Amino acid sequence: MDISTRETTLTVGEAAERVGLTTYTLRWYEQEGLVAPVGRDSAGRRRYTERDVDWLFLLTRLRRTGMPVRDMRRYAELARQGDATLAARRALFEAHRARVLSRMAELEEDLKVLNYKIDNYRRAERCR
Amino acid sequence: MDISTRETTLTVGEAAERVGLTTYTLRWYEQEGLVAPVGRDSAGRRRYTERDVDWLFLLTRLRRTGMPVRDMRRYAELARQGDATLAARRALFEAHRARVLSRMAELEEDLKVLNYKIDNYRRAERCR
DNA sequence: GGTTGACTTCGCGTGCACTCGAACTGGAAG
DNA sequence: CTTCCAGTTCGAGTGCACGCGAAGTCAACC
Repeated sequence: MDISTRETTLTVGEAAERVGLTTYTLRWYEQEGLVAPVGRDSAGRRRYTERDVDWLFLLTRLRRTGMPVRDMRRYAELARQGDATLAARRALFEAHRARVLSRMAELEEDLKVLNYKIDNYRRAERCR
Repeated sequence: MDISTRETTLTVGEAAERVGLTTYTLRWYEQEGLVAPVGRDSAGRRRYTERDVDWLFLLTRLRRTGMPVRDMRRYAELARQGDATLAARRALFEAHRARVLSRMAELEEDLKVLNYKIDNYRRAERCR
């Protein structure tokens, strides 16, 4: 934006590698409104700032914890509306955290089943 | 099988409710080879034994921990081959357990990001 | 100044795991 | 006997999250 705040910007390819997504996905995220329109250079190519990359990184964490793209879009819309939506965004994160926590509890339970089965197989293998 | 071991069997609907899947899914699992062909009554309707239900329950745990249906099928095939595949089945479970554990570690990390963001929102809300 | 390679948009294709509609059947209740 | 419900098979449809091919553009390097 400002010439004084000019930072090192990344191309789609570079940004993709940094955040562990493909260039396809990065463009698609933008198209889907998960990412505000990314700045372009004189040739119309995307230039990702550090802030853009940070945002993308956050998105990958939300995605990885199972947040649907639909909800990520909702979150992005809130974020674009500025400070007035801070509480709403916090609520969104808290609700999501609750889901993640119960997902983790589920996994702990499932892990017990796996361990139980493995033990059983061990025993059964010995008794042949 | 044997008249003496006749147990209470369940219909698809009942079995579906017991394991938390739909009747559609139960039939589809059978068709996909995740479940050995289920016994039928005189009218050709499926009758699920306790063993069938136990197996389905295990499948739901595998599924919930992120095992692809493809791998579940592979596991089912091994199970149908009897005791000769005990070691292979254990190996399959151990590999899967490793994936689940790293998934859980991932979630722990992601949870930290969520907590961090929530804290930040709290602070930002106070400073308005 | 030509070649290379990474970018652009557009829209269709893919993989996974179900999900459902259609047409039919059979057993149980009133 | 009729009504009704839960079951049957078959194949087609859905939702999600991308993935990719085509056709074109542009900057950089030899």
